[in-house]
Amino acid sequence: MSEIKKEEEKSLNFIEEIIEADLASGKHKSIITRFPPEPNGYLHIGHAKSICLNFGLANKYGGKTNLRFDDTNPVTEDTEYVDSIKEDVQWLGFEWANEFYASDYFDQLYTFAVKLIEKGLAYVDDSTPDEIAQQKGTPTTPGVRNEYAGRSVEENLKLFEEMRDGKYPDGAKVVRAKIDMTSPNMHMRDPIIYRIKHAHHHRTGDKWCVYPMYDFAHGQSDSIENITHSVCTLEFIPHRPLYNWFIEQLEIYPSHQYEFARLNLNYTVMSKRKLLQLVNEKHVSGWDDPRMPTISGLRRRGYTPASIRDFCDRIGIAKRENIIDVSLLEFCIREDLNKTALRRMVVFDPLKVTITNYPEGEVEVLHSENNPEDPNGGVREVPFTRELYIEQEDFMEEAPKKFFRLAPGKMVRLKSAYIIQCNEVVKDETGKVTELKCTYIPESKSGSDTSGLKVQGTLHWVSIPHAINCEVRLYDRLFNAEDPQSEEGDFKDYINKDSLHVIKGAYAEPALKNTTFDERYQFLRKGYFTLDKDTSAEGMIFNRTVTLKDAWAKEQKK
RNA sequence: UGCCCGAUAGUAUAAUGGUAGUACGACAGAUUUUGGUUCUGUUUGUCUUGGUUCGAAUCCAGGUCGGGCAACCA
Repeated sequence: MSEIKKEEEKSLNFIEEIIEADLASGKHKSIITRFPPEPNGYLHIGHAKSICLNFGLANKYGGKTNLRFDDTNPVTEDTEYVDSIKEDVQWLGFEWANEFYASDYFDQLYTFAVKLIEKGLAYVDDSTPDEIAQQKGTPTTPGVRNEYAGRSVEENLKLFEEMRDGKYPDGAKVVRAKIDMTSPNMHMRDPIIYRIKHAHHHRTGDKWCVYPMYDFAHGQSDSIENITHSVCTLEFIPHRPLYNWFIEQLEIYPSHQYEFARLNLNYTVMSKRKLLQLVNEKHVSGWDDPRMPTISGLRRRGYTPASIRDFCDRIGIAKRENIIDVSLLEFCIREDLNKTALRRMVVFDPLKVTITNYPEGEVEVLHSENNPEDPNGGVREVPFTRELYIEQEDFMEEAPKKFFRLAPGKMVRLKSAYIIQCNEVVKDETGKVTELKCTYIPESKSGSDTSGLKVQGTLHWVSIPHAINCEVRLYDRLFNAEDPQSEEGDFKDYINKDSLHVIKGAYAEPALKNTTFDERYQFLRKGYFTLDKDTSAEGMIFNRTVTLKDAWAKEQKK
């Protein structure tokens, strides 16, 4: 009940308003949307916004969503991308009603072009690309029509057929819609609708050597599928008159296009072209590098589908350009993982601690909760011994007042174990601290503490004889600039050289021995982690999904 | 200098002619066997100038600023 109320109270975005009005007026009985990626790259978080929007709309209003590959350009497209896109959409948690391809409609599209020619609304043009660009004019000066526009219907029909039959080389001829060379909208100045490409298509093979342009495929594909609300990004606004013109002239189902602002995230780039460059030039290890804003990168990093959906829900849908703060994405994943991740202890930068009053060779099995946020989460066993590792950074010889950790003479609690006191600092010749000699307070055992002592800090630790050596990979933002592409020079000049920090000598508590790829962990006081696919028999490798909020780091900056 | 979009706290996003609200962030405090979580509080906003109106973030006009448009890409 309260759930329904909450739903009602949440305000609608402008597309939902349009849909509700269309449903209320009877313009549509139900809705159909589509997600139309071009299979020429991997999906990124910006696509996730579009996916969540399109599928979310259909879910909310009881409609359906098609997955349609916009594969009209065989030279850049590949089945590798088709497969990755399908995997990513499914992983995000969405099911498409139909899997379609623009290439499914090539025959129909060809017929549409013929119809336009027959109506005297399209012609074959032999001009070179340069000439066409010349004649097109500029946004402030009108274009001019050339002599080819005067060809007869019969001649155009014959030429188009010959183009289709492979009589001409690439670029020799194009088909253009005859609209208005003086239109203030450049897209209406006799746009090219078909071009010759003797290229192998990932689905239709060598059947075609003429391929429709985006503008001549997208709207018609929407129409063929009876898409009621065709949602795309802002840069297609000037295409809308053309979208409508084709539908009107072809007298087919009137789909309508609506535009929203694409997602931008700060400290990253979000164009397939730039992401491809990062991959090709080896600035990252691949499309699924955990630093990439791709769906596959986020997945490998440890982001959950729910957290990404939540993020897309929170950023909203509007028409103004925006740059979302990554801190919101991080908030979403922390919120999800805090409730579900298993707590474990891992020391990244070990400092040996010897408990001088603890018997040599003794092993005490302690228990620690798997997740304090989950009352049913249970506990795990943690062995305690005389020799332990703690974090180097958790000890300071000369500690400031606000340092709540270990220092000579000071006491801290070891999580789920005992309170210890530091009695002696052991150093090597260079003065580096190599070991701490401490004593433990036997009455301070976690869960049955009768010591009456109050300490300010609690540290994570591992028993040296039980510690598992592992590798952890810490990630930071890929770029130093908030908006790398708007900065002076090349966006790659702003790559963060320290975006990857590998620690090979980390030590994990033994409960981590049974780690699986689906499990998410919180390494206490360190952040959220998940197993990386590079893990092998040689050892476990963990990716840091996101840090914990760190009030101490903030304090230090002051 | 043509056409098209847009402008509400630091960042996003509501308010659909009637009290400018929410989230994230930031800051302060409480709780805490994670300097996590949780809780409480604080801070900051309608681009501008006119007009319509009892009343304007909202409607109208002018301006300013930002973005997009001249691929045989999508």
